[in-house]
Amino acid sequence: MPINYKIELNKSQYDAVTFDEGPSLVIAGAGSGKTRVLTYKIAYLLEKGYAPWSILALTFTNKAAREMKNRISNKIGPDQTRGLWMGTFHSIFSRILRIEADAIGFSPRFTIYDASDSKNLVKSIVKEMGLDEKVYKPSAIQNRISQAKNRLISPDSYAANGEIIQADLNAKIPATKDIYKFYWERCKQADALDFDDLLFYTYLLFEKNPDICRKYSDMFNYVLVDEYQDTNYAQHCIIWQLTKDNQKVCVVGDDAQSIYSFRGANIDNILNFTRQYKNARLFKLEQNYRSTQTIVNAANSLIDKNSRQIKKDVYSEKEKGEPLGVFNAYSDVEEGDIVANKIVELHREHDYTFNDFAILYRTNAQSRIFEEALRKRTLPYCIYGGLSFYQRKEIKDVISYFRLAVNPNDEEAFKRIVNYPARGIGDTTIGKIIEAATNNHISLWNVICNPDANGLSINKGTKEKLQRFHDLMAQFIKEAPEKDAFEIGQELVKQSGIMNDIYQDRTPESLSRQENIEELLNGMSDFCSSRREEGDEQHTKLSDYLSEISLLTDQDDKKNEDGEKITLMTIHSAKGLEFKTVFVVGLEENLFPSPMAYDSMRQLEEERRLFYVAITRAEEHCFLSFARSRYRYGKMEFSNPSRFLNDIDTHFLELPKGNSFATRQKSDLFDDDRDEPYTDKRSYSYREHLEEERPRPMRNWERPQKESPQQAQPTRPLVNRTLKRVNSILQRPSVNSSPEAANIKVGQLIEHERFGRGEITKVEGVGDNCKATVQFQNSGVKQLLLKFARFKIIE
DNA sequence: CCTCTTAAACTTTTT
DNA sequence: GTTTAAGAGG
Repeated sequence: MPINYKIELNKSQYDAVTFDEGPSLVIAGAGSGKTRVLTYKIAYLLEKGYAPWSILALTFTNKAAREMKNRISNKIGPDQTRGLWMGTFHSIFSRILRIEADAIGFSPRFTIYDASDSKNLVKSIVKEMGLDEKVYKPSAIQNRISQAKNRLISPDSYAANGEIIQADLNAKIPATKDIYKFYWERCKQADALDFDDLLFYTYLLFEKNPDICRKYSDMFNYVLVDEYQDTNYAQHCIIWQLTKDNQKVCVVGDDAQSIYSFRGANIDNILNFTRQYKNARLFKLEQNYRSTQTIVNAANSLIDKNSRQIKKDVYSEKEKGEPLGVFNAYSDVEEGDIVANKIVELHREHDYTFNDFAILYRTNAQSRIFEEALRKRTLPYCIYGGLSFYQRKEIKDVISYFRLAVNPNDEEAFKRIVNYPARGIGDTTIGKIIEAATNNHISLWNVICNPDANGLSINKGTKEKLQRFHDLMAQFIKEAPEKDAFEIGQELVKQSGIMNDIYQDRTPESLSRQENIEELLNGMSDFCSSRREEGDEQHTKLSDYLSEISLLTDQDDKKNEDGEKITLMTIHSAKGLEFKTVFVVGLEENLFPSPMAYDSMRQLEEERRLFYVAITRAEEHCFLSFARSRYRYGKMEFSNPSRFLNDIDTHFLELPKGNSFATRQKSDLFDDDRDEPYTDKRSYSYREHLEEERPRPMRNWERPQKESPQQAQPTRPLVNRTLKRVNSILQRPSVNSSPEAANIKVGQLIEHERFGRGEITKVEGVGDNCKATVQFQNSGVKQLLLKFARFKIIE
């Protein structure tokens, strides 16, 4: 069924979607259907005859890419979307870099260093150079390097840039340029790229190889960029490299939601887009379909206080709605209680599920208080952010083995596992290996391949231990390209001694580590069978697995764990999401805005935009809260309400009880608690509020669950948590096809092991190549190779 | 070279 | 309050 764009889109959305004459900039106000425009535009281009592989769509998160792909599949069928280049900048570019690895002097199996790998490398370089870690703080240095890379400044141009050198001199860190140079060389030696390199090297690849650049700019007939306000200079330049000739580019974003400058994002990219692309058409989406008028107006009145922005007039035609509630809490704990009680109240009075609630904060550290408040009331919740599955110690250890097996030159992986589990190879030995490696310009692995030739002076016992480690890894390095990822993974966990190490004791921590490792292996097994089902038998190797997971983040993990849960996350991670009711908490000076932003207007405006993003996540209710005191670093501190509260027009606020609207100026509404004992009044009325809750009969989700308090159990969205299939990692799950596969027919309902229920919409091919297209209830449309698919026919 | 105990540093936000 | 670094003792 063809899409009727005229009916399904409003006027400005329609114009933006159907314009494909040249470059275009879509300024999409909050909730104005930005994703909708992108989705329809891609569908439109496909229907118009663009080949899927000629469209490049860049998003900010993997999740956004996945969702968009699903939506397009659902609209025009999975055949049309197969081959679309859709993903994050980092994942798309790493794909290109692996293909073109030769041209940049890396192998196609290069490692991607995550933030902690980079930091560790900086740290060891600082140490080796004999610099003081207190002065050359690894995270600060890494940040400088990262900023340089985002601005396409190589180590040489860094050293040659007078301004930068002067700045480093003033900051008393003149050796930064040398650290950067060493860092660069060490990454190259290790066959590793960090996050910023994925962009920088892509730029260099295109810049130094016009033929390769041409290959891609010719292939991509249309480039679309989501969240353009959050792109940095490097990303901007790469887009330009790809589109300067054919000018087929559409960028979508909202300057009012630019919140990533700390990561190098440059708001000028979007502000100056029409200057860079001379004939760019500008489309503005101004109707907000998400929030009530009051919420939209409140947000507008706030963002109005910023000076640099593209003029736009966001409006809502939904109901007027209630004013934004403001809560003044005595302490951080009371803030938690107030929010939790309000959730109970709203949940009772409205037809809301717990999924309709979100608590948004500035820093991850604030989550704790709310966790406790919710747990006390046995309300179900889910915290996003913080440590992701792949960042856990035991998982990083196992993954380091995988990394070394795929890329033996990987320095960070090497250092991490050479002595884990303990093999008697200590810091002294590692230091010597690094020294030998640096002297000979080879990797750590190459040193231990041939210790004598590389002047490694160690005693016999240590040498033997190194040899044993070498032999163990050499075997896996050899097998990695041959066997599939799950097979190798299992073997590695066993033979490395990790399993012995972890399965020895029965402490709860060690038990949880066991579970995590089993989960990782389950995930690998899933990965392999899922690739097979999709008919991609070749790409089930360890290297494929690693490149798939190395760019996953917590945000991308399977979110829809069963059950309704209140969402707790930072405002940054809430970008792009929406909830019926939103609590923006911790609106205090020295917290939000962050004290780090105090020294410049620019940064304060970014904090204000962050607040804007928070408010505009709300559809029906929005509450703002602050606490008069809170614990920080274990010490109690007093705080004042955030200046941002004064930036919202009071018409749209419902101020805390005890304040008199008429007699007080807005500016001191939040700012005065000396002359009036109204804090007492407030805490009294709060107690009253609790009192009236008690006699009411409890609902089932409130009832204390003695035996299984699962409901209130903190759950983090873990990847691949779906399966209980493999109880022991020793047992390989069978990948046999279901016997029923032969009789499959269009219209049948099936239940798939991973994707759940779905209906067969198409069957094609014969025998081993027989493929079915299935419309799943929750997982979208998938094409499955019946030979491998695991499912049951229901009817 | 390993491990246990104690001290300090720490918090923005994340691909 | 939590996590990570450094130091002492085995």
